[in-house]
Amino acid sequence: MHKLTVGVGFQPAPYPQMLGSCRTIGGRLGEKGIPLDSAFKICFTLMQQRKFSLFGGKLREAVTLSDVAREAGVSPSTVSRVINGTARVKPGKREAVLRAIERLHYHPNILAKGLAQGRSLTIGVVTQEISSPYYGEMLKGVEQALEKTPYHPIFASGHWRADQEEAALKVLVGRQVDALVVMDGSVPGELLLELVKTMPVVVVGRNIPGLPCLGIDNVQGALEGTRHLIELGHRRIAHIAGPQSHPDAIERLQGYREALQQGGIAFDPALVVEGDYLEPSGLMAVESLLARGALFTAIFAANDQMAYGANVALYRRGIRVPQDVSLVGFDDLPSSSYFTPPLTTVRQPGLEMGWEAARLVLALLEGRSYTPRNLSTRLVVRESTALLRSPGVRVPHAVP
Amino acid sequence: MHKLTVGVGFQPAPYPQMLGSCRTIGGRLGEKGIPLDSAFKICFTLMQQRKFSLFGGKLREAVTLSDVAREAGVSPSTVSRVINGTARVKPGKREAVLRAIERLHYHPNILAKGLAQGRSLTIGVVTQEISSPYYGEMLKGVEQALEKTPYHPIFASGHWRADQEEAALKVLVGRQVDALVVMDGSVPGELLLELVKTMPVVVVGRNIPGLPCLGIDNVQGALEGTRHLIELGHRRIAHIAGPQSHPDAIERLQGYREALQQGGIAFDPALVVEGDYLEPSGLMAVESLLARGALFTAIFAANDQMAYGANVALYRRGIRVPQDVSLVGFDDLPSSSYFTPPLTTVRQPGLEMGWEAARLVLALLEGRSYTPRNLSTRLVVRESTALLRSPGVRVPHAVP
DNA sequence: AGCCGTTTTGAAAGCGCTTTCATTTTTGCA
DNA sequence: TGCAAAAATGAAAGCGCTTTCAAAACGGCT
Repeated sequence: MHKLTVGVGFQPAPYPQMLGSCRTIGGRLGEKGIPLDSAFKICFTLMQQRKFSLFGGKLREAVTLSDVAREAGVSPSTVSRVINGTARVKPGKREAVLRAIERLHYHPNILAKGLAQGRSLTIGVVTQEISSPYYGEMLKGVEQALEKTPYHPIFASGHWRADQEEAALKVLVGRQVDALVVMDGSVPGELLLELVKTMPVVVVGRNIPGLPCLGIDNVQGALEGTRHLIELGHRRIAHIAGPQSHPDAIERLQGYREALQQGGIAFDPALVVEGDYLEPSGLMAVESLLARGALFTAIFAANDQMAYGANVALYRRGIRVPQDVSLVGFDDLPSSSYFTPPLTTVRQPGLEMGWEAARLVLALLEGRSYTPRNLSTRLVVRESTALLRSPGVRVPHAVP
Repeated sequence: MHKLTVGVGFQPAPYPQMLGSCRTIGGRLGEKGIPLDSAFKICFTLMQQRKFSLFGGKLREAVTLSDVAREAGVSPSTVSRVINGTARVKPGKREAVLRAIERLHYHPNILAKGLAQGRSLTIGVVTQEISSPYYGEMLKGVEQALEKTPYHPIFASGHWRADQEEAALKVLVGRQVDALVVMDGSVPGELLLELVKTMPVVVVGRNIPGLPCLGIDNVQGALEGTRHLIELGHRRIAHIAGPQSHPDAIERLQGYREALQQGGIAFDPALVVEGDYLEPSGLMAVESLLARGALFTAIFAANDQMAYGANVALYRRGIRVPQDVSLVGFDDLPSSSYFTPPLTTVRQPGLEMGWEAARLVLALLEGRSYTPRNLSTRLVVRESTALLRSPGVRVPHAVP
């Protein structure tokens, strides 16, 4: 075991700009005659571990708080105090510290800070699918709310499966998040109740007794959406339901039924098809309705994505929306107002929900209390719904 | 300054379940007669700092690696070795350690690990807008690729503005990410070249000499999209361009022009309108084309979202797609196949791009080399394009 | 039994920052 | 001018983990 000096001067593929900026560094190696590429590996590993960084063209050690302290001629404690404003520091020294920070391009190591303070300044967010436009809006809300705070969100997806959701939670907790925001999902409430003993947990879109929950009234929303159709004269209204394993889907179905009841319309199970909240299932739902000869003049879908799918199915058959069949969605995704025809839908304020959830979490973290704004659904009437043309007349589409 | 004992037994708003699980703990306080709520705050703060956690109904210290070591009757080093598999450990002790971990419900503190190892096991991803369906796909790809690895992505958005993008980069670097994936954007290349001296950086959707880039051929894609229209007999093809500050938008415009040239069609600047990649701008673009009496039988939009907007504008005017005007987009967002009419578009493999970017980053982190799969665009012909009905005839829509 | 080369282990020194506690300096006032 | 109180500072002990280095245990020989 000797201390050897490794000269690095070659150029590995993806790092052409490294050429010329590496210089001879000391490394501990097991033997002489190290092949060049392993020498590079050592160099690279050191860099990665932040033992060194290439800066201004030459290799130097990463700058730490003590470096700043030395440079400014004060103790590390003082530097810490200046940075965090946790105690008064004489203006003179403060200036010196700030100048040193500037000069050395110092950036605090947030991991070290986290370790010392026992918190990570990170908030875990569990969504079902990060690429879904619905969660996209919520995440954007979270991101915005956290923007000016020292906290940063980190995401993990549950893919609408309780086990994966649980895994996502585990990952986030393992990453030492300071708090959790759980969006929808079907993970057992007990698990969350267990978690909340350790850190603040806010639930969005579900109601779990004992936890701060932020939800909309799905029953009411679905009721309004369906009522809108009834008011337009529709009586045979199909419902494309969400997966009945999800509470919100159940509630929306319930709202649909209540509206029917209020409108004096008998509930017909044959007009309800269960989907999975994704576009294809909306398409399939309409196909299956048509296939079994169901008669309807309007569709209320439990979310916009399924409404999109339904619309395609209708389009394929030459059934026009809204002239022949009216269509109502739920969510009001950003793209729904640019759908053709622009979709009438029950607006769910995704962005605001994300925002409020984040604000609430922040408040809990700081021990403040916070009453989130009321988040209610709102019917947005666009162009996918129309008065029933000839009330009482049978649906205008042929059954195959 | 006395050591006092604080009894906590009341119930602050959002934590009903805390009632009964708090018990008397020791805390250091400045004075006697502490009001109950500040007592709670202390308790809460301690919990947050993981000094304690409520577990099994009673307060206990958070379990650390040394606890496991003690429980298993070995040294911390050995526990570490068992957990990380970094060295051989006698089967007997290994078992003991594993049992102790099990028994104590031990979870390693990833922050401490990160600090000690000089890395965070975190990969920073800069997108333009987290809620955009296009980035959603890429993020999903990144998430998937990182799933079985110890790494986890963290996101920050640049909102299509160089300054915010730079801020996003700063945030991520400040969070000690081990590597960066930068998606599109317009942050100066030099900044990234500076960053790559510190950590691996992979760029998606842009080409910056000196950096590993993962991009598609925008020129070729746009060329194919436009050519498709030409092959259908269209000669007056409008283009809704992306923001010309973005390289990809420029390239797509170029592809459009090349296709025209190859088709022997003169380029008409009056048929090009610049948008901002969002739906409203697509709508505006068509409005403005119509307003100034431009004649066209087809539209090639630089992305799907603008195509959506264009489609609405056409729909409003009673101009039918594809009977009156053909429409081609770019991206192939998940929702485009459920658009009405299903959108013909140039597919950009968002998910794969995210995936490959993440794989590449992993390879760089591990010092391996990796050649990403070739990511090319592909024209997806759906139902928004059709043969020009009466070639040579003027556009079928009235100019207001 | 004694010796040597492996394997296994544990002690201890960090990683970069915070925070307590004691010490030094400054200030206000007699 | 001197003294007590207040303000400012620094030394040092962690935070929970890794990793080096040296010591201990082991196994196979002679």
